[in-house]
Amino acid sequence: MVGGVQDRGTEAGGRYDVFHTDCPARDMVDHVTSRWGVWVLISLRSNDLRFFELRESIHGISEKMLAQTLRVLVQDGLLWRKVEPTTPPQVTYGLTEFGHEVGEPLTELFDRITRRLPPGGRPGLASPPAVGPLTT
Amino acid sequence: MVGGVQDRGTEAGGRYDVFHTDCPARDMVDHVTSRWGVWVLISLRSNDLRFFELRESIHGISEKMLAQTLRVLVQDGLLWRKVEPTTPPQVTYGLTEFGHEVGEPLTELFDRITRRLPPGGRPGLASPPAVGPLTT
DNA sequence: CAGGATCCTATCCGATACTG
DNA sequence: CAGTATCGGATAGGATCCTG
Repeated sequence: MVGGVQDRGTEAGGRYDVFHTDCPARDMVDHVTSRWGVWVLISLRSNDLRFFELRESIHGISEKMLAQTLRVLVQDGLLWRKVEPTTPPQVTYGLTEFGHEVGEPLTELFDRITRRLPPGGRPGLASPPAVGPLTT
Repeated sequence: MVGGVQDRGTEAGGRYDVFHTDCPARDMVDHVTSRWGVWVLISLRSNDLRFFELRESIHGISEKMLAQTLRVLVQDGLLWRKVEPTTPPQVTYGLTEFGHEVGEPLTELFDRITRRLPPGGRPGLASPPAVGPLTT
C-alpha cells in the first residue's frame, strides 16, 4: 500500500506523495486528534490535573470516555499518571515531554481557529446562531 | 478571544477552568481534527489537488467520506473549490489563507509525532514494528 | 475519588448504485 | 470525473451501576 499512488516518482517535486498511507504515526495522530484527546492535552498544558478536575474541565465528556482517552494517551507516552495511595485515592495526570511537544502545535491550532472565529460568523456553518453559553 | 483560555494563570481561584466548553470553535476543531480532515489539510499544504488526486493520495478514504469532508471544510472556509466546466468536469481544491494557517500547526504536529516514532517503538502501541518505507 | 463493566443508542463510514 | 443517495454493519460514546 504504501507505494502506489503517491510516489509518482518525482522525488524532487513530489506532487501529492504522502504519508497518510503509512502506519504507526497514523494511530498516534488519531489518538491525539481524537474527539477528547485534543482537549485533554490542551487542558494539561498549563498544569497537571486530577481525574475529576479533568472531567469538570472538559465539558461534556463522560467518565467512560475520559478514562478511555487517558488510558490511550498514557500508553502512547504522551501522559504520565501518578497514583496517590490515599483514601480516597488520588490520581494525577500530566504531560510527558513528548506530550508537551505535541500539545504545543495543538494549542497553536486551537488559538488560530478561535482567533478567526469571533469576527463574522462563518456563513454556512451548521452551528446555530446562538453562541450558546456552554456548548456541548 | 474566547476568553480565557489559558489565561488562568496563577490567579487564585481559577484552577482548571477552560475553553473547551465554549462552542463554535469546538465544531471547527472537530472538523479540522476529524479522521480525514487532518489528512486533507496536510495533503493540500504543498499544492492544490483534484478530487481523484486526493482520493488516491489519502489512502483508505472512500469517496463518500472525501466528499463529505471536503464539503465541511469548504463550508468552514478552510478550503476553496474551483469547478472547471469541461468534460469531464474537473474540480480542484486548495487551502484558503485560513486553511494554511490551520494546516501549519497540523503539519508541525504530524512532524513531531513521526519524529518520535521511529526510535524505540512506543510500547503499548498496537502497531507492528514494521516502519514502512516512507511512511513517513 | 478513580475507574471498570454493561447496556444501548447515535453516528460514522464503507459498499453499492445512480446522476450530471 | 465528480459527485449524490441509500442501506447496513461497525463503532464511538453516553448513562447507569458497581468496586477498590
